[in-house]
Amino acid sequence: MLFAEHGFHATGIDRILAESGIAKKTLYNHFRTKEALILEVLRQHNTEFRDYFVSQVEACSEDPQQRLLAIFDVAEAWFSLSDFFGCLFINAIVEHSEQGTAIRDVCREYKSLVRDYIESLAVSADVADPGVLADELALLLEGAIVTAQVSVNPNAAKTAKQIAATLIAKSMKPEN
Amino acid sequence: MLFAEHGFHATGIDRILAESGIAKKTLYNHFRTKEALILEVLRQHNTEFRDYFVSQVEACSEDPQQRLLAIFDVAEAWFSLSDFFGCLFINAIVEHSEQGTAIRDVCREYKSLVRDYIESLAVSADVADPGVLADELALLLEGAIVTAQVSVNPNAAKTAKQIAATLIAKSMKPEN
DNA sequence: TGTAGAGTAGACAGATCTGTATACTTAGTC
DNA sequence: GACTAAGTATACAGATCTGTCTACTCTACA
Repeated sequence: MLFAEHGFHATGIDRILAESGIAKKTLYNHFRTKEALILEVLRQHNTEFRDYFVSQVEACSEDPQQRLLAIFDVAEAWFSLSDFFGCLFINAIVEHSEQGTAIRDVCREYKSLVRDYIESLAVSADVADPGVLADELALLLEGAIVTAQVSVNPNAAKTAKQIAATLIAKSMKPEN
Repeated sequence: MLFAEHGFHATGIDRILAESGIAKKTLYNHFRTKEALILEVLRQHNTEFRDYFVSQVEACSEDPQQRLLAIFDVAEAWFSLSDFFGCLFINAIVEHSEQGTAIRDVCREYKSLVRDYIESLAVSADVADPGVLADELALLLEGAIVTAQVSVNPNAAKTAKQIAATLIAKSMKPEN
């Protein structure tokens, strides 16, 4: 994806047209502006990437606790892709810092849905405080993504997984 | 800073000139290209921001272990600034994804020096494995920065600090 | 077969961006 | 006081960007 690889501002309409083989008129028939196109790309990516990520996690294990850890295995595989350029939503936020725009809203919605998914796993795993653990693991995931992006090293996922294991163990309800 | 607030590509030379009151000729006498200017800004920020951050941390406590935690208090204060736009180096990496550029090198150097500072604190705190703890806390810090940037909520620092406390306690050398 | 709808190809307008060149001004030094 | 170095102001070249417009083509269907 051009926006992921080169950034939003650095990717011109003409390049998108050349790469996709679509005529300019056609593109502007579907999207009023470049920003509308970006917004639609993010909306699509919001559902598609979460679907992909969740299905990968679920494929790893049936056990909710194991699934919480599997998040970081899936992340490691993602970081190892040759076309890994960080999280598209983080990148979009970085390039669109103005508050209250539709683009930022989509990004925040995505992050919120990811956190909620983690919380749902935490609930299934019957941990003491699923909300807190979800905040913690979501933050770990962000940290792993950025660390992998900056250092070009998928090992960040392993570090995050190790921390996650500690936090999960700590948050298991004490046996009665 | 214009680059932090609006991004690197979105900030034109003319705007920099208008804001700084400097003539275009003068700027291009000092910097061959816009990219050279960006590079110098990042180099300056590399030392200045670390100096600021470290001095804030050291001011919090004399105790190395407390200083490890203070990192996240300082981060929280940083996130709360009205002109907080995330980490300039993360933002620069996002906008300059091409490998092997000087800009990326400065960003990676900064991140590496931050990690090394954390490791030096960990060594002073006499933890079992300072290198591992440094990787962990550095990752937590990245996660907190990005979470605060996306959600516009400084609470991410508190979450990270809580995790850090757990990790530090866990990594203290067992008493003989 | 003829027509409508949607696509392609690409010229074009107008703005904006980087970087250069020209002409003038200011400050410091011999 | 004259010369030099460096700054200001600004016009300009040339590229590039978004978005519009025109003219042509293809395809589906009545």
